[in-house]
Amino acid sequence: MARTKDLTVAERIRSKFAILTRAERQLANTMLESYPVSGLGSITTVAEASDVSTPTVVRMAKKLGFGGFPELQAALRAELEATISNPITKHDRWTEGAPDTHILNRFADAVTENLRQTLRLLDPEDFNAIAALLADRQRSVHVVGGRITRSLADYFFTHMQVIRDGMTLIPSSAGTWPHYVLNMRSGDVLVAFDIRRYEHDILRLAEMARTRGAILVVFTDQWGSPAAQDAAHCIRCRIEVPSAWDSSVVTLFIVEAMIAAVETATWDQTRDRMRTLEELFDETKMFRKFV
Amino acid sequence: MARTKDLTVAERIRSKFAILTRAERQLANTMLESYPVSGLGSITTVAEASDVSTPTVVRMAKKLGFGGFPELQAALRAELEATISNPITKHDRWTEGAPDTHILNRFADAVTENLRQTLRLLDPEDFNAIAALLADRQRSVHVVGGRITRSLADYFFTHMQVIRDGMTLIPSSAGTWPHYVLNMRSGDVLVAFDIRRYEHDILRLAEMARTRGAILVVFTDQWGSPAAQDAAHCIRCRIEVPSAWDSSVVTLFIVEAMIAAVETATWDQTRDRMRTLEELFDETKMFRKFV
DNA sequence: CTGTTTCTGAAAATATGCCTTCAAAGTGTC
DNA sequence: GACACTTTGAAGGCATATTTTCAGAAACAG
Repeated sequence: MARTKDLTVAERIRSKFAILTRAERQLANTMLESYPVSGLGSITTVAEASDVSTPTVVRMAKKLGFGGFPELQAALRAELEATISNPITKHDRWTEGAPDTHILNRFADAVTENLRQTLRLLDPEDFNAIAALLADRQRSVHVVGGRITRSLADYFFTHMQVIRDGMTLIPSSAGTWPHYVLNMRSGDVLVAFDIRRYEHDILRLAEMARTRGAILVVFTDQWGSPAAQDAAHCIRCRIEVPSAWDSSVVTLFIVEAMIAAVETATWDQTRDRMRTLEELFDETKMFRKFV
Repeated sequence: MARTKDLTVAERIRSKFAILTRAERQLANTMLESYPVSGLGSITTVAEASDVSTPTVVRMAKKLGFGGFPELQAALRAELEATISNPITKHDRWTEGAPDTHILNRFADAVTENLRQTLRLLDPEDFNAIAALLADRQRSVHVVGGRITRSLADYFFTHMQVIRDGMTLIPSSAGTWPHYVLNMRSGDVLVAFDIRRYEHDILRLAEMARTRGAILVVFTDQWGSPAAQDAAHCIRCRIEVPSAWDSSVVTLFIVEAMIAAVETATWDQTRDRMRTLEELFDETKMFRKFV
C-alpha cells in the first residue's frame, strides 16, 4: 500500500506535471536537467538556477507531496545514495522503468547510432555549401518530397518560408510538376528528398530541373537515391531502426541543422521577417499568449 | 599554479590526512565511506553521522583548504555533477573536420540531450497505453497538427494508415473542423500535436472532441500545451536547440517509436496490409524496383 | 604535580535558509 | 470592459545551519 512514498522525485514530477504552473514547470525542467544534483543546493540556489522565486520552489515541493523543500532534498539524497551504492543496476538505460528491450530503449540506441554514423559520413564542406546556396536570396528554392518524405519537405519549406522569400513547395502529385519546372530559372536550387523506395518521378523531375539549369540538392539514405547521381550536393542519412520502416529522425535532424545554419547566415533579414510575422500573428489572434 | 583547486574532496582528505586530529579522522572516514553523498546533508547531520561535533566539521573543511563547510559541500556537488553527466556526454566531436562550435556539433549535443531528458520525463506506462489505444481497431483515430506540427501529424498519419484502417487526418484549416468532429464516436482517439506557441483552435477542437467522448492524446513540449489538461495521455518532448526555432526531432522520434510499438502489437494484420500495399504499388509502377 | 599545548564540544552569535504573507500582474469569464 | 480567480515574486519573520568563542579535558614535558 506504499503510495507516493517509494516514488523517486523524478517520477513524482512526472506524475504531477499536469497540475504544475508555468514557473513550477520551469523549475521542474531545470531540476531534471542534471538530476538529481541540481536539486541539492540551497533553496536559493535551486530557485536562481531556474529563474524562479524561492516560494515557487516551496510550493512545488508541497505539490509533489513533501512537507517542504528540505524533505524533497532528503529524498533526492536518499535516491542518490541508493543508486550510487548499487552500481550494477545503474547501467545506462534511456527510459527508467522500462526494460532494455522496450521499444523506446531500442529505438533510442538505433537513432543515436544512426546520428553518429551520419555525421561521420557527412562532409561539413558540403553542408556549408548547401547552406550558402540556400542563404542566397538571388536564387529561388524549390522543395519536393516523395510519399513518406513529403512531410519532411513540408517541414523544411514551412521554416524556410519564414527565413526568406522565393520558396516553393512542389506538391506531391507528379501530374503538375512540369508547371513548376517551368518556373525554375538557371541558378535556382531544387531540394529533393528521396528515400528508398526511390520514386521514378523524383528522378525524372530532377533531370528536368537540371536541364533548366537548376542546382540539385538531394537528401537521401545511406544507399543513395539514383537522383543523387546528378546532384551537386547530396546528404546521406542513416535510417535503419528496429521497425518495418525507415526512420526519418536523422534526416529531420540534418534538415533542422541546415535551417539553423541558413538562419544564422542571414540573421539580419531573418530577424526582420520574424518580427513582421509576429505582428501578423498578433493581429489574427491565432495563438495564445505564451503562458 | 592551480594547486588544491582541481583536486577532488577525496584527494584532499587523503593528502591532508596526516595532519588531521582524532575526531577529524573519524569524520573523514565516514565521509569517504559512502562518498560523496554522505557529505551532502546539513553540517549537523554530517557531524552526527560520525559522532563528532559541528565545529570539528568546520575545522576539517578549513584544513582541507575550503573557506567553510558550505564550500566543501559545493565542491562535492560539482564533482558529483561531473561524474554523473560525464559517461555519455564526453564522447568526441560528432562531425570530425568541423569545429566544436559548428552548428552540426552544437545541434547534435542539444538533440541528444533533449532525447535523454524527454525519456526521463516520459512514463513508459503512458507510452504503452497510447500504443494499445492506437492498436485497437475498434477505435477510429483522428490526427491533427498545428502550423509547424502539421508535418509531424502528416508523417504519423501516413505510416499509421499503412498499419490500420480507420485513420483520419484532420486538415490544418480550422474552419472545417466541426465536420470532422461530427464523425467522432465515443471511444475514438484524437491525437493532437501542439507545440508552443499553442494554438487556440487546437484547444477548442480538443474540447469539442472530448464532449463527443473521444479520448485525447497530446504530443506537446516540455512546458505543456493547455490542451494537455484534458488529455487522457500526454507526451512531453524537449524541443530546445541553438536556433530561433524549436526542434521537432525528439517529437518525431517518439512518433516513430510509437508507430513501431503499434506495428509490433498488430503485426499479423499489419503484415497482410503491407503485402497488399506492395502489390498495389507494383501495379502503379510508381517506384523503382529496389536498387 | 604543574604549566603548556592541543583538542574537543557546549553554547552563544551570526548568517543563511526556509516559509508565510501579501500585493501586483496575468488569465479566464461573463 | 469589469470581475473573479490564479499565479508569482518581494519582503519580512521565524527556524535552521554555520561559525565563533571559550572552557574543560587530554596529552605531554619538565
